[in-house]
Amino acid sequence: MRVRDDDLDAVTTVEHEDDAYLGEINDIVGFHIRLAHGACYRHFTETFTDLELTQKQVSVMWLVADHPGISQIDLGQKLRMDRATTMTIVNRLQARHYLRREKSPTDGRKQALYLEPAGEAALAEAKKAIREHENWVKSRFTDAEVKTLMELLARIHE
Amino acid sequence: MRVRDDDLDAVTTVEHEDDAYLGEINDIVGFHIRLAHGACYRHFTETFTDLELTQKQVSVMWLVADHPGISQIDLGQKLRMDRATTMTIVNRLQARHYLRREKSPTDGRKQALYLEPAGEAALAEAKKAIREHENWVKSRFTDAEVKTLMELLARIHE
DNA sequence: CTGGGATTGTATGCAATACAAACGAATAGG
DNA sequence: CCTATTCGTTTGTATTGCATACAATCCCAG
Repeated sequence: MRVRDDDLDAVTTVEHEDDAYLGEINDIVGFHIRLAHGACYRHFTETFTDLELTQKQVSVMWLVADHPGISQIDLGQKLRMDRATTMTIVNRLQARHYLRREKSPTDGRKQALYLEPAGEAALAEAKKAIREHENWVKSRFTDAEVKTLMELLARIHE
Repeated sequence: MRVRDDDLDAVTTVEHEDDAYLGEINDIVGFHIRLAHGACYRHFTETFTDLELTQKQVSVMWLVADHPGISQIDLGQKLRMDRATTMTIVNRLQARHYLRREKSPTDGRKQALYLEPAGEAALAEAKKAIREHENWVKSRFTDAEVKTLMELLARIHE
């Protein structure tokens, strides 16, 4: 939102700050969503290097903990992932003995997912790290702004 | 933010809407950023199937157009990508003759990037599609809300 | 002017995510 | 009972991201 005069001589060795002049692309909402997501993703990754968990993996464990016996398809719908993507994530978590699959007693096509003890422990650790990560995000906002931001974002993903 | 009673019997065949009860994870800001980004990304991809361009590719072409002769490192800094990632994207665009590399006259280490005619044409098409995509995003907000959202998001990515 | 350190581009490899297409097993509905 | 649909699975492909290593170039101290 600021005017700079280096439009035509960007080829020269002008020092750019981090938020240097970007051009009209700066007015695109999707552009800011992508950058914000990237910043969040990077900080999340740093916070979770010790736990070796990704956002998706934590989300899946969290949802399985809140919905024991959930099927992969329901999991995927809640997190907006297709079946194949859900598979690979569940596979990884199962390989690490963080959760297990059982045949659903009510529908033979479905798998019922449950956290294993190791998964419960990992999720507990993850929630601590999440709290830290959330504080990092929220540190730049008032409570009212956080509320506003979540409402606006929710409107995008329905 | 609504209470549902299927916490304990999610294993039964309960119909879930898209925004079905998620649990406490629903209060995590990062979670909503990720979902909103995913929704944006999917709509973007649909809008751009004909052009065969990704968000990153469009962003790179757009910035090169606004900053002719920009180096890869400056490009990467503006879009928060590391050198290797920037490389692969520039490689792909160069292979499609959308942009070209020239040695920078002022710094022998740098490449100066310029759009090729095919790239100008593709970018012009892309901007039309972006407009459509932006309308999709903005359709659920007032102008004031859009402004608020962008300001809040900008605070996250600095 | 020269040598060492920093920067830039390049190349390679690995991991995570995303989606499409296909298949088999199981279910649901007429 | 037959057919269409759903769910899980497998396979393949593409994009993105990061780490590492290397060569060329630049910059600065001495």
